[in-house]
Parts: sequence; C-alpha cells; structure tokens
Amino acid sequence: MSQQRTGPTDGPDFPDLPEATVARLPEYLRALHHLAEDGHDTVSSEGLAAAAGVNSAKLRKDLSHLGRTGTRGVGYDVTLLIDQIEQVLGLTHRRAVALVGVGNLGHALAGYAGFGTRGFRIAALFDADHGRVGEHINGLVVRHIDDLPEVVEQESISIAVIATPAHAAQHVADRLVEAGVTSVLNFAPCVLNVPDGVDVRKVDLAIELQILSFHEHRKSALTALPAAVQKPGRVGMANRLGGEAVAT
Amino acid sequence: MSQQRTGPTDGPDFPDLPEATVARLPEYLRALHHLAEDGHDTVSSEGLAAAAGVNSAKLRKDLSHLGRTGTRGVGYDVTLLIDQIEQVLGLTHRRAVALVGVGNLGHALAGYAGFGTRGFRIAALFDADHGRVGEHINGLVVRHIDDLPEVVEQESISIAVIATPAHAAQHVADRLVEAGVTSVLNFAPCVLNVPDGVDVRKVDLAIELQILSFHEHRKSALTALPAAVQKPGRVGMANRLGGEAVAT
DNA sequence: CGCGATTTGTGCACGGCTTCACAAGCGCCT
DNA sequence: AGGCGCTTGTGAAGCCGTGCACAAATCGCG
Repeated sequence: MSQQRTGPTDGPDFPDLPEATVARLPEYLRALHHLAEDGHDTVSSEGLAAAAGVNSAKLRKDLSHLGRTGTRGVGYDVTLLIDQIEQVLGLTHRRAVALVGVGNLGHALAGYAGFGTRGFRIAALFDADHGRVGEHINGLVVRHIDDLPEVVEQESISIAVIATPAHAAQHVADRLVEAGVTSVLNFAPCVLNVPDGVDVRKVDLAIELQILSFHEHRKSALTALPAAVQKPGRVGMANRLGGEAVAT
Repeated sequence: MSQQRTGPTDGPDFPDLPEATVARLPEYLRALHHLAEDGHDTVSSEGLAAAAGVNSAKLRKDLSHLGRTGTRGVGYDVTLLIDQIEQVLGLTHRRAVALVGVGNLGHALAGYAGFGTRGFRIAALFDADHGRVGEHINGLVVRHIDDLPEVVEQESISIAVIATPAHAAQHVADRLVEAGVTSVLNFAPCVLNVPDGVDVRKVDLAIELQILSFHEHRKSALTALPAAVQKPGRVGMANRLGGEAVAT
C-alpha cells in the first residue's frame, strides 16, 4: 500500500472507459505512432480505423470517450491524440515491470525490445532456481525470488510478468501480491487466484492455437458438406444489408 | 413445455458455437486434464467452473452447446467431456504448425513444450535470414522462407505462427496464405490483412501490459483522493457511480 | 461572407453474451 | 419403492458492444 507520488500535472481525471475500448486504445496508439513516423500530422477516423483494423464508427465512439479529440471536417491531430491516449493509459512515465521466471520464454521476454519502446522498462528479473540467479541477461542480473519485496519496493514495481511453469505460477503470484504488485500478466497455462484489487491478464499460446484449430476444423467440415460452399467467404457477419463484394 | 426454441433448424452438426464459448473451451479442456491427473472421474459444473475461473452457469451453457454431456445429480464425466471438447476443437489428431521467424521470441516458441502436449506439433521452422537457415533448434532445422510452399504441402500445414519483426509480418502472411495456410497466430505488433477465409489471431505483449497500465493508473487515481475532484465536470456521458456528492 | 465538401460525434436499434433463478432429471438412501 | 437432495439444462431479463445513419461542426474557396 505504498502511496505512489501523485504528480501535480497528471491528475486523476478521466472517465471510466468501457473495457472493450480500453483494449483497443493500445492498438490505436501503435497505429498513430506509425502514422507519425510517416509524417502524417492529421488522420481521419477512416484512415486510423483502417490502420488499426477496426470499424471507423467504433473508433470514433472509442475516441469520443476521451473527450473532444477530433476536428470535424479535418480529422484527428496525430500527436495530440497520441498524448491523450498515453495519458489515459497511464503511459506518461515509463512503468517498471518485474519478470519472474527466466526459462525458455522468460529469456525471450527479457530480450524483447517491444517493451522498452512502448512505455515499459523491465526493472528486474527473478527466478526460483539458484542455478540461474546471478546470470546476466540483457544488462540485468537475475535475482532470487526471495528478494521480491525488497526490489519491488525499491523500484516501485506495480506490474509483473509470470513466465514460470504452471505449477509454480500460483505460488509466485501469491508472493508478488504480497510484495505489493497489483497487476500481473500471466504466461503460465493456469488460473491464478488473486485478491480483489489485483488485475490479471492471461496469455496462453496453446489456447490461441486451439481456437484456431476449431476454425480449421469447421472450415474443413464445411468443404465436405453441402454443395456450393467452395466460396471462401462466409466468415464475417458484418455485412447484413450491403451485399458488398470483396474487391481484389 | 413447448417453449420457443431457436426456430430455424439450420444446424447440420454443431457448426455454430458462440465465439465466446469457443474461446473458453480450451480453458475447460486444460482444467479437465488437470482434474483427470488428480484422479477425478466426475466433476460438477461448480467445480469445473472454479478450476477454469468462470461462472458455473456460463460453463453449463457453454457445455450445453455440445449436446447432452452431463448427468443431473452427478456432474460431468471427465474423460468423456475431454473427448467431446477435443473433438469439437478438432484436436483428434496432432495438427502440424509452422513457425516463421526464429529470432528471440521464435526460439522460445520453438522450445515451448506446451505446444506438443496440447495437440500441436511444430513441423517446420522458417526464417528469411540465410544466416539462420540450417540452424538446428529442438531437433528441427531452420529452412528458408522460400521453401514454404513445398513444406506446407508436404507436412499438411494449415496453421502458422508469425514471430517476425513487425515490418516483415505482412509479407510473411501473404506468402503463408499463398502457400495454403488458413490460420495464423501473429505475435508481431501490427495488423495483418488477409483474404476472407483466413483466420488471424493476434498476441501483443505490449498491448497486454498497456491494458494493465490503464488499470494501474485508474487504481492509483482512486487511492489518491477520495474526494475533491478538482476538474470541473466535463464528463461526457452518464456517470452512474455517483461521485457527484462532493460538497465543499 | 456564405456555401459546399468533408468529417466528427452520437442517437438508436440490434444482436450477442452473461447472469439469475428454477424446473426437470438422476441417483442414493431409507 | 418412493421420496429427497443434488446437479444439470435453460427460459428470461438485463447489459454491453457494434454498426448504421445522420445532424452538427469546421475548413477552404469563390
């Protein structure tokens, strides 16, 4: 419960956004950075929606939750919108992240440049295996998990990534919570039980593949079934009125 | 009872599972395997729901889409349910997966044991860098991406994982589709354009962290001050959790 | 200075998903 | 054998998210 410093300028003023909107804002942010690099200073909702892979009306509704952001007849100011989204997402400062589990996947995550360029800083690496403690990875030294409380306090870490085997993940999560971490990104294939107030997001590679497998299964079943299903379409349910053919 | 059912009987087999259900079935499957290892032969919806981290009513409705699966008063037969879910997900045979991009993350994925134990087999590794072609990883040799069509055909690959840098991902996706791949799991932080009939799922580590960052930001704002919202009410829409009772 | 082209912001309707609550079914115990 | 407790399966209601369609707003230009 260490009270973080509350900056004077970055006040706690933002509406409560729909969860679906929050999940899409990072995608908009990435697309906006890309547009900014290409020299665009403004972008229309249509253009940004295409770059982010969503419907333009959805994008406008999402952005409308942030307050007045666009200019009618013109579009959105790219840099201004970047600032607004980053502020809403709490990316005004580089957040420190702890990574627990320096195995196969943990190694890769520790070396992943995408963290550093998108608002995060891997501040510490942990492992339970004393044989790995002391190893240097990407300029960081692996510490033992017993040092969690000390390092979390010292580095003001509130987010942690779990990349341990499944059987260790719950134990690690308990110790993380105990040390003061309040957000966890879990790569272990298991359900984590955490107290209220702690957020957990899960990434399970096998689950993603199994979902794809279902669709593969369905697709192959369709080609075996009735006549005239050779058309590859019929996946989206977006267009009910406009029978618009896909341009190729 | 003669209640209204879903009138139009356009259900050949079970092609129409709700997408949300499909996304949860793998989690149930994993929990069931865990229960089976622990010696359980039956499980109640309450128990399985707890193991999978969902609501029990939701779980029952999900499973009801698979047909008669449980026994009232008893619960679900674990092994039977495993078989049914695996069949629906198309996991009756081990699906061959291609992995493109043997960099930092690709290396880790190639060595991830979770694929092998949960219905998949990494059948081929690819990279565009000739310096990496020929390298042996986990018993597989890295091949050049030009060999895609040949290997995809030979190994009957329909699912591919993209673990390349973002700037190469679209090109790789195009070549995968061209070679006959119809499902893609994309780890590159970019939007992929693919024709109809091809499924894409995306995993972006930075986006997951940014979503957590938002909630961290919100939490710290809540603990910062319980009263005295200094900004004038520029709230656009309904603020149903009435924080407006601030009288000073 | 006003008009038209353009684009945002949003009201509205629709469909999907979630949750509650309960009847129907099943096995066990007396 | 029959009732009783337990659990599934599911109607029904509410909520959330999506996408259409259009009014409001802004800029550029004649």
